[in-house]
Amino acid sequence: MSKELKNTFYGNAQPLMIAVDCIIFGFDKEGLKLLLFKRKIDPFKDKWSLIGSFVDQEENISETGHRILKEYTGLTNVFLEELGCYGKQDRDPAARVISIAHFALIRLNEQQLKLVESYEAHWFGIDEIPDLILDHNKMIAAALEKLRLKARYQPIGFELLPKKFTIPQLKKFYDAIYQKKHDRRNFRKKILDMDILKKLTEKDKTTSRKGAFLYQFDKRKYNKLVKKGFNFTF
Amino acid sequence: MSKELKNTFYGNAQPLMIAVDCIIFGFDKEGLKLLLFKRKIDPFKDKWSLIGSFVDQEENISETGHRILKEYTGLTNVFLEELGCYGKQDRDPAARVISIAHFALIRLNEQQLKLVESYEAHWFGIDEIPDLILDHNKMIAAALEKLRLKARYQPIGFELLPKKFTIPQLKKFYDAIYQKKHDRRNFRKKILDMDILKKLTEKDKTTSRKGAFLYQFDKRKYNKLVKKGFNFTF
DNA sequence: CCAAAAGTGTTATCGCTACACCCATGA
DNA sequence: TCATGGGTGTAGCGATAACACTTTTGG
Repeated sequence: MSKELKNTFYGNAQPLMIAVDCIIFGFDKEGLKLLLFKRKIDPFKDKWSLIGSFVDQEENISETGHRILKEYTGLTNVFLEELGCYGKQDRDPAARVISIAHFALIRLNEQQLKLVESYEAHWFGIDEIPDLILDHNKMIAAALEKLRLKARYQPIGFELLPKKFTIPQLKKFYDAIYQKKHDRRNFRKKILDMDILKKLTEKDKTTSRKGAFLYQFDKRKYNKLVKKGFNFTF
Repeated sequence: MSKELKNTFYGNAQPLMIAVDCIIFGFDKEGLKLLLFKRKIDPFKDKWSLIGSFVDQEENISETGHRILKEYTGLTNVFLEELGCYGKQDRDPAARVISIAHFALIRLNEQQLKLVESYEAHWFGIDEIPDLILDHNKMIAAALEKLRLKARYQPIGFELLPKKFTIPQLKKFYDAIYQKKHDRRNFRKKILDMDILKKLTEKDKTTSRKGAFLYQFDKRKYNKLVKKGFNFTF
């Protein structure tokens, strides 16, 4: 259908600006982290902020999210999910902008940590998030809430942990999400009973003398489990 | 801040049309239902569709939803929640329109059922939804999924059932949501054990000779339970 | 008096929680 | 040899699921 014809149908509608803001979670030995940026434009120039971009005419919403992630982290194929729409009329004093917040989960490594500095960005621990512009703190609170909820019925550790990880590492992740120390034995049993982990012969010796066995998710078994339906209740 | 000043900040952004579409659930003796409308404008005039509206410049997103509900059902203070953003570039052949889908839960009564006819609308049983325009069938599938999820940790029966209802009615609601017949005894026990229902002395005799006792939600006790956190696992 | 829905209790099983000791290793 | 984190098993409790008979009353 031609652009000219298109425009005839909804002639009375008022177009609005629409943006995507990304809540980018990462995880490493120190715990759960969040990537924040020094804002480059007015208003609120140089304040801490989530990273975002306006949605282009020719772009699907999720493409906007992936474009942002590619640009600022260099990563493609990132786990990215819609969080919700932030559309209060007065949320941005500079203009009526509707933001579709998305959250992303990425694996942290040294390369990542360095790359990010070129953008005046910083990985903040989840308990040390500063005051952000607009409603960005609210978005983050909602993202954490959703992460918790999601973790109940989907092993999202997949996305945040390295490909090979130890059970104590996995436990640390859930401890961080739920802000609660889980029992080592019960945690291990429950996870292993799910039968979605493959034990490797290698050990990770970076955190103890004895070393902890590395595991991998077994995608096939995991998918079967998801279909069947299950719920974590950590 | 003046309009003129506002417009200077984000000059390069391309505004888009943004709409709210409402998935309106109702529940009565026959089961879970969905309100659909014959579309009044081209393209797809006279096809079945969700009801929606463009978001006005001066309006919060949720206000758009409530405005729609008020106009087409006469109801205010309706349970309305964001479902998600449907923003594929080509979802509407007539123009680039981004839709923020919302779902609403309303109590059905005879008055409701009549009111709606004036808009060429119809309450469809949840198993007899016709083919709808655009991505509306997808939205409905997602809404049902979310309704199920939500029902696990919130007694949403509140919103859909009449103020006074019987246990068999409540069971019917959960049967409908989960498309599964629950065991009468277990269901009753579980619900009553939650201690959020107040038994009345009246009976509803419309569905049986013996009649079933009517109950009401006890808001106070319910709120306490929500705070403490719980999960239904029907 | 009978059809049709409402109401009630028990038992077996499963999953969760709590809890304490041994193991492997590098320094 | 010892300090540190990794690894293991069990018993008790509470929640869930399976299951069948009695009650009420309008027609």
